[in-house]
Amino acid sequence: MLSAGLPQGAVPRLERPGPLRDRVYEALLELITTRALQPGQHLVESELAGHLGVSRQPVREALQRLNTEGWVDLRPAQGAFVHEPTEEEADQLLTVRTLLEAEAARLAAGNADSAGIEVLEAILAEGLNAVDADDVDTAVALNARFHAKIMDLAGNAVLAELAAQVDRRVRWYYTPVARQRGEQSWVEHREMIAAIAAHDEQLATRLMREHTEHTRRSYHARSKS
Amino acid sequence: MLSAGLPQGAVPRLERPGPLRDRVYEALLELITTRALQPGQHLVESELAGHLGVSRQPVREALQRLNTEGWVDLRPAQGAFVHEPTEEEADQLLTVRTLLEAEAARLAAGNADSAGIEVLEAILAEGLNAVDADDVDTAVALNARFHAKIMDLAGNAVLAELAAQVDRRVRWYYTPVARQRGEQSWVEHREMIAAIAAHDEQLATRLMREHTEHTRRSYHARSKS
DNA sequence: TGATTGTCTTTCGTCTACAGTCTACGGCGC
DNA sequence: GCGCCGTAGACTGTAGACGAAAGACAATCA
Repeated sequence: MLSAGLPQGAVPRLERPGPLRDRVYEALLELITTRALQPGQHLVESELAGHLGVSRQPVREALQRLNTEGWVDLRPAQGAFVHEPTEEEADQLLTVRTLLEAEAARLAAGNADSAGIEVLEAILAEGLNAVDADDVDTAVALNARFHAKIMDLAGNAVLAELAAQVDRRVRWYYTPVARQRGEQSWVEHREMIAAIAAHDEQLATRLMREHTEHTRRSYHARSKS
Repeated sequence: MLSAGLPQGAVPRLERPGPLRDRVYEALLELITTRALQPGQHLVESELAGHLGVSRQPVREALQRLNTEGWVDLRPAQGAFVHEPTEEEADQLLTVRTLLEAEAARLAAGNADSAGIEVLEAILAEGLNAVDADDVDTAVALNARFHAKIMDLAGNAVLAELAAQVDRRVRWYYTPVARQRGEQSWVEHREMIAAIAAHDEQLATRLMREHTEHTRRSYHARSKS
């Protein structure tokens, strides 16, 4: 028996580079979300290819994918341009996010077991620590993990995939704004955990809806300044 | 002035072939949804390319897009395989569809003007005719148009795009089943128009939820036979 | 002076070719 | 006879090259 002769996870599955297109995709997504590539900017394939040290082909495939996910606009015979978010679109995205997250909360309240609750509480504790320490980046990351875990508990893969897409784009628009709404957010998270633990679907839905609506309002409040 | 010297719509904007990848995409989607390519089947790039009379490149890009939209699974270094739908996934898709459509109905009830209502009623009339004439294909197409119009009236482009994706996949799973649930569906549509015309958001939401839940149940009832 | 047209550059869209990897099959040893 | 290894085939992943369309700019003519 092979497994007996090896320590548990000693075989790291031989880190293979993986398809280039995926790495290019991730690299570009990183560049876009960090605003290194600004909205409206023209992305020249050969430039990107040269810059990343690959040929144009993987770049094209990555751009294709970014296009279908709404990150770039692919104008025929003209090239790729970083998508320019509008106020209206941001609002629509936040609306859809509210919808998806609220449903996830409802399903999670129906499905969650004690193990899941414990994970949520662990994230909550870390989140509160991060806020206390003014570690904004960690707090933001933990916020994402919190919502992702609720998605996980909801047990609907299709819903999770849609929400993940929407969420990343929301965060793109929203990140410059989110840095302020720290502590209040985690207080709301705490209530939500209680509702889920109590299997109170209605309450969990309502709390999540209010929670995401808060972020929506704070987005609008900010954008007017 | 140029426009004066030419009849109104005499310039058909020179129907350009459009990017090959898009046409390949549509061709493949057609082949998949019509079951000409069966779930699980291995799609060989060079074969498809030869069959469609293009090179591998556009085929690859089309497969990329189909992959991100969930139609094919792209296994690294192995190729593309038509996605195999599972019972669980179909159920999740139908759940999400219910969610999205219900929200659309709510928004439509808030936004709809008399022009929109008229369009809905026109589609309804055509739909009832098609059902009377046992023209199932037309009825199915009109059903799609009905839901699309409600999406349109909802005025949320993000929601519409997500729903369109989900809807096509739902229809893929569901089409073999849907051929029976003809008349009842249009009766429900009629009630929904009334609710939207009355700007009754709650009722419209509830009706749409029940409506899509009906199709979900009929899917399950069928799948057990 | 203004519009129009011709040319030129840039960039995309597509094709062909080559290298890497996975799968299947046949031979070899036990 | 059974299992392992090596080899061959097929397919994907990537690179490089060519043709074509779109936009910019300057020259020409009314």
